[in-house]
Amino acid sequence: MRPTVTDIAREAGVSLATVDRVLNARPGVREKTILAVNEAIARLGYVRDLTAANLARGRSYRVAVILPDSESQFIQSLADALIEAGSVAATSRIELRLHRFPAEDPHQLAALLASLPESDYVGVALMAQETPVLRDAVRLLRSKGIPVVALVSNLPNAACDHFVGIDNCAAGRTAGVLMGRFLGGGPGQVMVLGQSLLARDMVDRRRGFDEVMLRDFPGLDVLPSLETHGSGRTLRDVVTRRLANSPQVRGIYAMGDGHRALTQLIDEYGLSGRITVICHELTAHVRTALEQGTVTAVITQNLGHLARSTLRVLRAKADNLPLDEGQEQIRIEIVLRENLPPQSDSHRSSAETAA
Amino acid sequence: MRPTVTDIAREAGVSLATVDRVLNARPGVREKTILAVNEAIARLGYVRDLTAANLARGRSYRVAVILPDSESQFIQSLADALIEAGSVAATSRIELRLHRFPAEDPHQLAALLASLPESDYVGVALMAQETPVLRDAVRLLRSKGIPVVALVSNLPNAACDHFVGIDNCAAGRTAGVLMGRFLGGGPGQVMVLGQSLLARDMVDRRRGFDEVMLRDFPGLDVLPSLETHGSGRTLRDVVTRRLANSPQVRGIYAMGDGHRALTQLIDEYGLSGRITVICHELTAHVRTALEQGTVTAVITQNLGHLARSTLRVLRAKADNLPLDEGQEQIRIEIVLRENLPPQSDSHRSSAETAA
DNA sequence: CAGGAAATGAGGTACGCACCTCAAAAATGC
DNA sequence: GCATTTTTGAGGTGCGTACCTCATTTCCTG
Repeated sequence: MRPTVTDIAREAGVSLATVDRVLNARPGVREKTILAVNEAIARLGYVRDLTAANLARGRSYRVAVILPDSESQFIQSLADALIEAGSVAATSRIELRLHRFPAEDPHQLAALLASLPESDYVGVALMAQETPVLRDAVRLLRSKGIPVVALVSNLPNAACDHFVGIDNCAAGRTAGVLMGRFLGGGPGQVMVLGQSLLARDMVDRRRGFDEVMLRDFPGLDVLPSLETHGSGRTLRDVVTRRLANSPQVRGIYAMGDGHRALTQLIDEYGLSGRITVICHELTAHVRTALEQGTVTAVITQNLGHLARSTLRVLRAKADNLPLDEGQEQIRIEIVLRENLPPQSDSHRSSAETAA
Repeated sequence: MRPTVTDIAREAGVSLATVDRVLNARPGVREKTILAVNEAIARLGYVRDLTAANLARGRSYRVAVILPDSESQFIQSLADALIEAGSVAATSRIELRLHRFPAEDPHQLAALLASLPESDYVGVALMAQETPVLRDAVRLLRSKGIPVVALVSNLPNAACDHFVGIDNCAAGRTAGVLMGRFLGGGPGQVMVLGQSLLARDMVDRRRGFDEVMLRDFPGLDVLPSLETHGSGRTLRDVVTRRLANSPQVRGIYAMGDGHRALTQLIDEYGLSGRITVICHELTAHVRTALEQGTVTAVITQNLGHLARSTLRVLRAKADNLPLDEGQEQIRIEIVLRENLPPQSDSHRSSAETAA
């Protein structure tokens, strides 16, 4: 049997109330007594039963997670992962509320943030592009004492409490090494696609990609980024034109999502398997493309981890506890056809923290 | 506030005792009443507070994890991860006991298994080579109703309840694609190293590796496996000899651990960075080699996941609950210098306990 | 050594649930 | 309708901890 507070009291020769005072850092205990209790704790190897403690505390953590209102597979999967993580975390008194906002409307987002009843929430997680309006809204929230963490996309200037996501620069570098090595260092041209050259994530990925390409694979010619604006038709147009003009294209680095139009185009041109395609985020569609050989490699992040980390971080921030930075680091995963994880039929990628 | 059993009782118009009977599937409740209670549960969206339930039950899951008594970094890290996961899981009344056995003595292992007090343990996780003696010991344990899961190394013929680890064949295939693509498909020779050609893991990895190399990269000449028997000196000898005889070696696939001798040798020969080296398991030493460019890529598994999955699976088996197979799948991770996760200085088991 | 402050003890309640007992009510068989 | 069985209710106890109150003891200071 694990020792309990009662055992400590007996072992230390003090009363339960004193043990409680020491354990919960309540005032009114002599230094000497504190020491005696701590020694007893150490001797018995006592570890506080957190479940009982939280039960007694009756504390609950209501957390808001705010995602853009996009139908993209990535966002959907992320939402699923969050809901799943939330339902698991419910056993640890965490309650997750998912909100959406129109992807292109920073003002509505700001309004949403402002409308959150401050007393109800112990923290907010937010996936959004950084804008001045958003920065102010975040500042306001934080001034009310509500921690804010950035999700997937960092908000470097909004002074968030934490960023949950991958280092996009490193992700770009990873894509670069893979592209460079898969193409044997050259010669050839590499096409780069991104939704918008303004989005921070795209910029970071591009920077990382270029860094590696320039340094390690000078034989490869990396073409200027093409903007797709998240539209399949635009993508079609710009890629078709580029392919016509640049016959040496042997690799494509797709920095954003919206890969459906891309893979379709590649298939039409009969380039599947003959061109090295590296993209981000292992959505259902990308998974298929990977299996069929249209996509060569995917740089991705585990959405289950992302979701759980978000909740852990918010909880820690709410309790003003330190984070284990190492643990909260989201890994940059590389997925090839050969290490494709089996399809998890439920989107229940989570439940991991439950154990 | 989350609804409680009392709320259900009120909502369903029955007493607390009846709700309890329904919730815990105790007999003596009319079908009609059960339905009414379940409807109330659905209406209120009640979810059992598992922590309170477990607290009240006073149930605890004592689990034995048995590892070979090796000082290898991999085993050490695995042990650390298990201890860490165990300390976290302590909050869900899981108690982990770590045992070691002399790596080369299956009889001692069997004796250890036989000596486990059957009433104290709800499950056993085991990392070991499969031998007839072990098979019998496992059978005995399972006949006593104690679930046994294989850890890292599968025990296909011992009829375990589960295997926690990666598909080594797929891992070999992954190594194969990377090697093939990194070498541009040839020409050249590839050296393959393994501790022992008898070990099941090595066989599987080799099979997967060969499968891909033969199919996709016929231009590369994969040499017969060299056995190191886990000894640095043996490795040194065989690799030196092979390098002398095969000047075309452009890649090395190290299927097992014991990479210290290998990287040292590569450095001595001035081959660091000029030869593609792929190995398994991201230990501290491999991490350094990766950073320095001596090792090109590492196929690894996340030991944290492995450890948590082990506990989850054992717990589920003990309660006779179904597993979420998708979740318990351990991913085959690819690590390059560019996506090397930051060093987690966390052997600080306490950090996560709080989370 | 008195007086006040600080430290400690004893005891209670609550958290949400599991599990138990015994009596009362309802349904069932004849 | 009666006896019998089944179902239900009421109530209690305990899990390990938090947090509270109030009395009592110990300590320190002048």
